[in-house]
Amino acid sequence: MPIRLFDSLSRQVRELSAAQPDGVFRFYNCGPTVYAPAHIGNFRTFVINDVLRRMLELEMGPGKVRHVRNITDVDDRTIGQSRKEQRPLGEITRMWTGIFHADCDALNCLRPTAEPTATGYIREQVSMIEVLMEKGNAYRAADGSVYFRVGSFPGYGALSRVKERELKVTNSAFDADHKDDVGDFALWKAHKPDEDGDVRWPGPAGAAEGRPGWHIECSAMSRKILGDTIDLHTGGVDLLFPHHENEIAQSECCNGVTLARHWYHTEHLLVDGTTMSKSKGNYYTLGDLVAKGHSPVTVRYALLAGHPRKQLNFTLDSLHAAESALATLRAYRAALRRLKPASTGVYDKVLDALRDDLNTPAALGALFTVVNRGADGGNLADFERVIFALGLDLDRPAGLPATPPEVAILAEKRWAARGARDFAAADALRSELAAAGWSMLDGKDGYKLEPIKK
RNA sequence: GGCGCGGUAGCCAAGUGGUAAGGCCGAGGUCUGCAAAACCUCUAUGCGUCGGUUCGAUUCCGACCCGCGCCUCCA
Repeated sequence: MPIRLFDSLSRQVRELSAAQPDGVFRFYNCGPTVYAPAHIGNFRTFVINDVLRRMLELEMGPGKVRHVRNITDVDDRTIGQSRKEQRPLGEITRMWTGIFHADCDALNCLRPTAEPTATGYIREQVSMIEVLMEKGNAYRAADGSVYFRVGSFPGYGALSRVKERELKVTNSAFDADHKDDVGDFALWKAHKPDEDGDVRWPGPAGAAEGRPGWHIECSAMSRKILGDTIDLHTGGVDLLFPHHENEIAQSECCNGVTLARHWYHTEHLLVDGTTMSKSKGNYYTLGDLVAKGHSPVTVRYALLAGHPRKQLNFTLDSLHAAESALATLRAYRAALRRLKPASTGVYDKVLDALRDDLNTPAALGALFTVVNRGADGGNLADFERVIFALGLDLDRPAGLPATPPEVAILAEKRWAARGARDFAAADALRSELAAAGWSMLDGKDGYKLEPIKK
């Protein structure tokens, strides 16, 4: 059964396939801008794309998937952050790239096969802009910037249906720039000393020194690493317009062929029913959630609990649900390990759900339907395969914070009291531990301490 | 204003023209000094409202109500 996925351009669910004779699937996923920690909404997209990557590998073989995810390391926000902190741009972006990687690893996302940076591909971007200028799709503005002339590309708007909408244009952006038409967008931005500091590169022939516009990096890197036509291009819904629309325009005008055979966009994560924003106090990073005592696997599970093409309302409560569900899966696996494998194919519906437009909630539902039948009908190898596809690392320690010494002392005292069958003292100590925010789980040969979740 | 998405049990969330997966919570039970864990059982005559099509609609069509997102550098 092939993998079927909704295609944002044709607006229907279509089979995924590799077009090139080498059978390699070429997959480009728009990555993060590295100027601050990514938030869990960003990670919804990366986690979903990771499940997709895993499914593709299971289906086509690990060597048959080329997965590119870029790092945007030069744009208004990265430069802004660098100036705010009075530190070199590269230092800022390197730091946040490192943190992004750590978060991805914690969430058990496989590393992409290539992770190009915008600053690493300036030459490719410049030469692409030069081609567009030669072909008449781009023009130099008065200040030395280069803009893409949207009117020169008849296909503009096919992805986002931008032609059918009336742009609610304030004209502020238009007035501030030097472009011929409001719809035109920057390919190259002339250097502005008061805003850009020392961030600048030699521009395309005939243009000023400066830096690339946002959209061109993906076009250039995708082309350089994967070729003129790729099999799949993905990102969050917010990238549909203008980012992906503009990428199509640039790439197709430059290369003369279709940019991507398939487009896929994940919907937004909402928190407490609305968009995340720092002012609303509902803005979470992975680190925020870990600090509240939740493990990254739990977060990953919660991010998989909703259909990727539907807005998912994330709440702290959903993490508690996820944690309980994961505990059941861990117990089930432990039971499977003690049993002889039974029939194979019992989890097929889980993978089928994932093949069917990446329906992660249906997959989880199908998983638990099997789990609820009991471990003695299960098959460990098959179960592990399904867990791999979902990327749920059931072994990963919960990342518990270190036990404070005073808590450890209380626990030791209680364990001793319990051993001496002084249950009154043991219960009193349990209360003290609870007051300190810790719960003590008695086992046969020892105990475990866990912070009580906030 | 334009474009798009959604409203399913206390919460989260799949799904189908033929009578509602699953998770959490809750209740009961087994086990256990207590607690927890684990395991077992139970929990929507109902799928925003009103019409229509149909033998039959939560699922198709229409209207309406409500919520959310995007509309130029936000995954």
